[in-house]
Amino acid sequence: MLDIKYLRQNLEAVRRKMNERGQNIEFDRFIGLDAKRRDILQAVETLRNERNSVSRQVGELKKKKEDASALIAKMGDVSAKIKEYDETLRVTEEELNAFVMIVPNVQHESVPQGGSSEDNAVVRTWGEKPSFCFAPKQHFELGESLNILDFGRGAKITGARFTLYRGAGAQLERAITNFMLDLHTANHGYTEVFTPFMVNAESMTGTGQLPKFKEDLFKIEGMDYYLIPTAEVPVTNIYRDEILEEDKLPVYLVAYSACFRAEAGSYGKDTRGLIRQHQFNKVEMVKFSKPEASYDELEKLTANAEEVLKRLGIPFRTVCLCTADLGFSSAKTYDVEAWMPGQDTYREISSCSNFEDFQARRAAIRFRRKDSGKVEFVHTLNGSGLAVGRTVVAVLENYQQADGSVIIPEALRPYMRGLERITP
RNA sequence: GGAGAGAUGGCUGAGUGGCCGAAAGCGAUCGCCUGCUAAGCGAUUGUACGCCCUUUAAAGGUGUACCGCGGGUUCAAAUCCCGCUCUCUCCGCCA
Repeated sequence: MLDIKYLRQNLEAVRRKMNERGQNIEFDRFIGLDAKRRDILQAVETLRNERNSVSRQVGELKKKKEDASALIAKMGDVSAKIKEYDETLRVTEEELNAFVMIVPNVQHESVPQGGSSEDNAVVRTWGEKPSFCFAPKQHFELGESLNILDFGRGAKITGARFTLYRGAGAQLERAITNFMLDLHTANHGYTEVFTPFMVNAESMTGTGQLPKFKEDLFKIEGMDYYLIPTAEVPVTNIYRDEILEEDKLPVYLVAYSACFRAEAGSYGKDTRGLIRQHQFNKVEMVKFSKPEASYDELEKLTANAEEVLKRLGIPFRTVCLCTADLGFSSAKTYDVEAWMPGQDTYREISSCSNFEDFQARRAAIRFRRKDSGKVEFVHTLNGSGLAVGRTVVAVLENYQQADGSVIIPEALRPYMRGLERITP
């Protein structure tokens, strides 16, 4: 959510930024609502002031046992008027709020302009793509022939986009999760947290999933609870409605969670395999930072995600998302894309974003400056570190052998009870 | 699921209709005092949204709202009434 005052005072600049993002926002409606709100607010506050002072007089008169009925009669009208204004104010604020809640964040000046993901800027590439003396297979072929991924039974148990892991496959998923959590906690300074996988509507609104992206979420029937699409939601909301002390910042948190996404509108995309599931596992890094440090923190966060792939020996490239590809809440995002030989392409495996104060304002996450005592919004950041299922895909495809077996990267072997190779 | 108790500022905790944005204590900040430490003395110490002033900043002035959340009664609600949420205790059930 953008600051209403900022929006009012920088309307033309924001309008330009939104045009760059391909967003057509009715700012004229905003101006009208904002002006209306302030008019009503002033009127109703004047009336309240009157009521407060007259009520005080009534109290004094009654204490002196004098007659106050004239004043009381007069205030009946005033109270009725206040009630009327209050209702108009409520409706106006609701509309205004609904408006600002669906305006995306303003992108950072370093974000490239573009019309599609084609215009994302590659900022670096790492690693050497493996060469094969045979045609490399896709992960779902490998997974099925190794009997470690069972898509048919996943579909039977639940439906499309759900997968059953088995044996070394299940173990690999767990190994990757633990490897990543250990790396971020032991070497990158994060504190591990474990959160609920269901959250309420306030939490979803705080991080920006609601109200605009309701159709992407699974909702629990008969309750105001939603399945989390990412641990970003519960972890960022840890400090919702709180004021942190400056010397606590930055806060680094990392969490494993299952993630649930309805994937509405992605019919026909990545229908085979683990790439796009309704349920998947992810290790998520979340940071709460002072505003002046947040872009340095974004670089470090992205490097933390890349480090996972370096240790696994999986080639990747990092791209800076262009205006067309940038998410609703983000001011700047780097995607880390792992090389997938079976698909002969790079696929997103981590997305690292700086939300600046966009989420913090929605969720009221603030901190107090030590020297001035002033309260400010923190900047929030998060990044996958990494998507576990897609890391399984990357391991299977990059480490596949001519005989159909898959070598386990050395970094994972301690987590696989020493297993060096998955064979049929 | 049943019965009961509770929710007040950074924390503890008082407050059953007007003098309450809220006592007292703790904590914190600033100042004074003390040879140092400790103690002592004094002052300050919530958030949000308007308006005025000002360079659309800061500071200042002023108003309004907020005592779990949402309604209601009343000239007036932290206080009375209704609904909800959460916490605690006991019983039942349960991994």
